Amino acid sequence: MTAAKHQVTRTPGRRTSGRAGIRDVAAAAGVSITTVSDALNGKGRLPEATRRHVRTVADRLGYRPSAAARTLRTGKSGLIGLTVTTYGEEPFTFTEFAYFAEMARAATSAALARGYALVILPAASQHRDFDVWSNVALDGTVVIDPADNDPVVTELVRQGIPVVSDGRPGGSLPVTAWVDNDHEAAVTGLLDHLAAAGARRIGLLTGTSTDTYTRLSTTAYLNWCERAGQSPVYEAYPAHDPCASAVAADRLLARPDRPDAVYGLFDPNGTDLLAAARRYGLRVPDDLLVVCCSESSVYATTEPPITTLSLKPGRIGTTVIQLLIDAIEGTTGRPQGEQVMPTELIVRASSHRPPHCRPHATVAAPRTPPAVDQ
Amino acid sequence: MTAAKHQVTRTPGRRTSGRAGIRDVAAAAGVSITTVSDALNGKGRLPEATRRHVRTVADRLGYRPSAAARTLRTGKSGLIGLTVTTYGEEPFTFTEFAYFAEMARAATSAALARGYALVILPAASQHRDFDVWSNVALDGTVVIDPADNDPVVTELVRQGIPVVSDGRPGGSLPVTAWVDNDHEAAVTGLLDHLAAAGARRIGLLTGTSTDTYTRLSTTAYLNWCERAGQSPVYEAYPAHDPCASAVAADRLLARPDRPDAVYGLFDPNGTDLLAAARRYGLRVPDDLLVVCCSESSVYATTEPPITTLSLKPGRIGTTVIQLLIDAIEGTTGRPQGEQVMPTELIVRASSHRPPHCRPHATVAAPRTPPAVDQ
DNA sequence: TCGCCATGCAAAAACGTACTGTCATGGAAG
DNA sequence: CTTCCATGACAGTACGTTTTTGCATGGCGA
Repeated sequence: MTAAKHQVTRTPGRRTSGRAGIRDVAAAAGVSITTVSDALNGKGRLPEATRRHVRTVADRLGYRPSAAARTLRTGKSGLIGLTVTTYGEEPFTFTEFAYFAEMARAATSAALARGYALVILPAASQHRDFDVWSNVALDGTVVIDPADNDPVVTELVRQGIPVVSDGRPGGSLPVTAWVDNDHEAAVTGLLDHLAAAGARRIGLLTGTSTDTYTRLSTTAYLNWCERAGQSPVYEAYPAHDPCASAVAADRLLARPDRPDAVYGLFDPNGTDLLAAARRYGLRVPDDLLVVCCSESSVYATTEPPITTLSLKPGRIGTTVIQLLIDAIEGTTGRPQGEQVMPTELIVRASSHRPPHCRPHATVAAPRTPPAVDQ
Repeated sequence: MTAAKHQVTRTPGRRTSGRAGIRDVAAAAGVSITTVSDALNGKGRLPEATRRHVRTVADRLGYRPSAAARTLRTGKSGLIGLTVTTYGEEPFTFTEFAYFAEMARAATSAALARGYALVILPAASQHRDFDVWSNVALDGTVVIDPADNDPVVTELVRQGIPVVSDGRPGGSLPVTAWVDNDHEAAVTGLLDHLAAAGARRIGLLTGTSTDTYTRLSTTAYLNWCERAGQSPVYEAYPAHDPCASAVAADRLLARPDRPDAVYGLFDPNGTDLLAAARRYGLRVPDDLLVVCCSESSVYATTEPPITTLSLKPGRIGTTVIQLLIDAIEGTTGRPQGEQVMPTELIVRASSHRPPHCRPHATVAAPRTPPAVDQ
């Protein structure tokens, strides 16, 4: 068996393995490897006849270029990482669920349109996670709501891999670019809307975690209260706990200084506030105005329909990807590093104190399609 | 400049490029490349001292193995494709949204736990799509609800790449394995439940498309009707159109042979049926029983809460990944090719004709956490 | 002294592609 | 007849690993 190794040096090992390689195509077409490569990639100077011939032969052999080899050679993999925060064993939290899903959908779409694919990767919590990170060659990465000093981000940037974050990075995290909503403006506008609808004391359902979204929104609320001369009234709860929302909503409405309007920062707050209001015999919107931040279309058909603040995750996803791919391909000289996106307040019956008519009389508005982004 | 190419044959081109390679580590540690590889991968026979030394040097140089090179050499990329159906420009349809999100979440989690990452890829509709498929090296692929003769699946199987589908494959699609719910049993059980609750004429909201889920569920309904001696009464609508659900719900309740119970096959049917019932002055559950197939937790807090059929997408995602990775790693001799998973009927007030008490009196059940799968 | 095994390490062969630089050819221009 | 250039094709090498094969070395029993 040791004797067999002295094959001819060229035409190595005649690998009988499954797939056809570029060599096989070259042999079958009677041309060189270079010619095959050029013909298939539209490079080099070849007469159209040769191109066609090579392509025909390649098709006949069912030739598929090896992505691994191409990546090794060119240094580009066509893969973009998408980091999701993990809570314990599970990727992403329940409150961000709809937001994340929509954002990922748009990002996937935008990436595919430019020839890239998305790889879902965990924010490094365990040590295991680093393994999987270094087992995949990435051209760039999208990080959703990065922790203040995410080790993965630091490492990636050190390696020269572009990183774009969804959410303003805290600390001095050196991301290539970031995209975020104008949370202050959103909350301020929303509270103004409630005040204009007659709210005298606006409450807040917020989270106990310290991510950028929660922090910015809460301080915007506090600032607004100060300007408006209203004493803040809010309940904070662990947003990643799916059961806690209902309890917090209940607590808020049970307070002696019960608010006459509530803004909930997280998706389930709307239905939970509605349920809590029913338990306390409060009519919405007559006794209590309700608004929550959500991407879910169910709030269009609840009884009553609930006003929501949409962060437009679709637009964010698209923008993040564009920024990232621009950075990867280096087309534009240093793409704009920061991008602030507007939000949208979808006003429905729950934040609209009707002049005289009973809420039951209002016909539910026809369902609007869930805004195919842009 | 042509003279420069005659470098020493060994110690090639002394690439000054960014990252440190295994060669650099070997040089810095004063050992051979082989030794570095063995030390880092825990193979070979090396004294612990050498191992530590190499690891230290590698760390100091910030060495990261090249995923591309490793993949090229070993033939394993650690990547699993996840195919989503695209409608026009957008990946996945709205009706499957929650299902898909939950299934993808669980799949991601399960894959990561075994050291794999998921790559989101489009079902090939355009020709562009093929490009991105062949630009990424996959160890296996998960296909959600594959079309009867998906060209991508055929091609992958031809290349010897394992493919596991979520949803029984139609036609003679040669998948490695598949996982699906027992849709017949689910629908039958659900209809029995409604009948037991007093329903005399059960209606169905179904889709116009011909995917496996819609087809199996609808025929199960028709069969049940035949057995029960009830004439079927249903409305079909294009399920991927987010506006059509409300219209179809309206049509169904406007029929002369109006049903006294309705099962909706798709997620938004619940709220839309509720809204339609309000428009017609029908009380739920007194005048109309409502059940829909949904993964959304909002139905726990609607007024009234709606009974849902959960397909347990989390479990499905986990199972699909396990099957796929088993096939990839070939540990078990031919893993079981077909797996039928149970569904779960979450009974709430909407399908429960109360004996005497008014629905308003029923206290909403405490919110159950959205079943952290398994 | 010889043979043998275990140990520690290294050389070199792939893996499949993309390029860079080079050569051969033949016709046109001088 | 020579010179030159455009054209068409290719040889060879690098990309950064993993893995197989195999060489030394030294200890040990016979």
